[in-house]
Amino acid sequence: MANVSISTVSRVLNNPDLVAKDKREKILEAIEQLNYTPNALARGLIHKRTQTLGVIIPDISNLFYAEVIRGMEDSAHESGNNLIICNTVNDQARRLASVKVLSEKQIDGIVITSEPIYPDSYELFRQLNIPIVLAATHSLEYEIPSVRVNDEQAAYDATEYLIRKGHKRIGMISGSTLDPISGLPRIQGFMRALRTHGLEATPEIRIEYANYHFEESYEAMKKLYAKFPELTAVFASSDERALGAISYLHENRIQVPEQVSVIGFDNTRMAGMSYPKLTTVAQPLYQMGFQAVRKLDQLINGKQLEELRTYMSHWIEERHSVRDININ
Amino acid sequence: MANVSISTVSRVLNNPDLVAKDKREKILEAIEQLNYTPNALARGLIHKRTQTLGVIIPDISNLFYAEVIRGMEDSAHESGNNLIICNTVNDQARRLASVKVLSEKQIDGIVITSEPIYPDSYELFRQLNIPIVLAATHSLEYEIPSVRVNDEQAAYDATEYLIRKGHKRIGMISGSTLDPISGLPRIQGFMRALRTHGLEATPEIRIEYANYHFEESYEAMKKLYAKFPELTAVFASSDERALGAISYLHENRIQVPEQVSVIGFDNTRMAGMSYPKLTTVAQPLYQMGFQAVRKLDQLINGKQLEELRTYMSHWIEERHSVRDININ
DNA sequence: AATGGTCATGAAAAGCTTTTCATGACAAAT
DNA sequence: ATTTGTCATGAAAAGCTTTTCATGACCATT
Repeated sequence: MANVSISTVSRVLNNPDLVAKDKREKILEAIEQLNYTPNALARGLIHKRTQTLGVIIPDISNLFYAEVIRGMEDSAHESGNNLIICNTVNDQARRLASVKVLSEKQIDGIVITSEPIYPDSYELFRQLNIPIVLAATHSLEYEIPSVRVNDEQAAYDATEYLIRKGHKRIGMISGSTLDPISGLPRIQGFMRALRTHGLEATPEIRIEYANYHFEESYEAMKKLYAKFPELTAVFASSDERALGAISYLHENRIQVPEQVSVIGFDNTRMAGMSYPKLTTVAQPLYQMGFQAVRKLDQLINGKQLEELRTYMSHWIEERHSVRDININ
Repeated sequence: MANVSISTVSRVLNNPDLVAKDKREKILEAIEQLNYTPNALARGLIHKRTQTLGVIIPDISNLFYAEVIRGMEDSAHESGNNLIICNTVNDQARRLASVKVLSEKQIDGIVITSEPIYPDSYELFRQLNIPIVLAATHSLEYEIPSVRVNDEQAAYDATEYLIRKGHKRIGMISGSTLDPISGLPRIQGFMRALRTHGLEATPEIRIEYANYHFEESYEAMKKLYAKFPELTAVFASSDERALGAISYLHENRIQVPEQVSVIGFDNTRMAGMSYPKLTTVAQPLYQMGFQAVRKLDQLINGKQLEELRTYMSHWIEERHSVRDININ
């Protein structure tokens, strides 16, 4: 339509100053008229780059991940990428299948959240030769970049916070010791804080539920309270667990925080909406997502990473669910 | 490596029975050995199909959308598709840009959530000639398939529910009348229920906040209570609004539901975690997402849609935030 | 024995772009 | 006037598949 070759059109799109002004304008006009848009598949085929990243996530409907993804999405937008999100329902087979599909679609890299990296996963990454970054998880065995919080220390800090508020009989609703990512480290941090401050850590003070859902956490609090009724504070290893615990306490007319204090973990948006508002260990969820994608982008572009394993700082977000026993 | 032509390899992958058994096995072995995976870009280029769908969403970190996306993701998985998710932060320019990028990436279709369809959007869809489905929104002007709930009726039902529980002085925390999707219809339903049951609807009984966030809703409740202190029940037009309202009431020692009842809207997972647990108008969020993607898939595959505009049924999820005044 | 048909396979085009290389025009410099 | 260099442009290959068409081998039928 503009009486030029395909090459020239391509140049107008990628290097406009290489083509004479009159032709350029004619071409631009034709593009407008014909409603032409370049085909990213063909481009990807040549450049071996699709400007698309994959995200493997266990459960998008979980507020925790929702906020992490938000950060990822913003970061991706900033670096001109799109995100394909694969919900894997905590199923290793589905996870591997997703990685394979993403790789076939020639995405430029993948960020994997929350899961420990098993040898079969690593083997697959190696085979596919695809850049990987871990968010809210890490791997000590393999050299994979990661962005997360120091869970052991965070749990330590949460427990110490309760101790500083005068609590001596502290219970914990924890994840599974078999979960090396957000289960075990938090338990270890809890134990260490107790030990450091000369408090006894008998088996009665902790209840373990792999499932972090509200209803199970309600049950967990019930059982914990039954076997450890003298407790004055509870460290729940996620906000949802804390809310389940609070729900049980409310229903049994146990005042929070007057009678029992509760501290959570994560600082999802829910934490600010409960009654009483939840004091919790805050993770920079948005930032973790943001940084993970940024790191992936650097990795893809062959830039030197500042650090392989990034540990972002956590803090205690003080609200109204913990009472200072020293004061009154 | 297997001493065969490219065509034969292709056949093994797509039509295995067209190739002789011995060669087939040799090829399969070579594929294994070489770690070969087909390139979806090249495939997409030929078939004009990428098995990838786009999702335009205003805010992924919002629990409402998180659950809708979960349904979309499951549905996509079922039909062999992946989802590219674009967070648009409620910015029309960014929205249009996202649609353009998705189209360049040759995705097979897009589902758009929650936004009204403006003429410029529609014009773009037409130009790009791309299948579109609307989720949690619809368009009366244009012939675009949609999946949503009847908001006017749902609001009517919520209000009538309160009336049946004996409430006569009912306030509302609403969205903006300028929002034709989830703002105005809910207000209209509220008004209609009042009218139908012979209750007066003065301007004092409603407070309007375009922003649905918790903090603003706290403020909204404060103002509503100030100008309408006789109210015995509040219809909050989202769960987050309801939680903000409850927070204000709690802090001012107004018992929920003993003194003031609150009903929400959406039935996000938060609703079951608050204290008291929130009675709310439930939307089938997961199902809406699921059906929207299913509909898009049908549209793409040229199947006849059962209906252009699907209205899914809502219901009242009874929990503990509404008191029946008739009883005591 | 000759013809027709089936079947497995390979060659090549097409899908859409980018990029390299070649070409020819023109200006400038000797 | 001739050479050198610059610049705009086009042709063609490459990226990786799928699919159509052609080919040749082999079997079966008359």
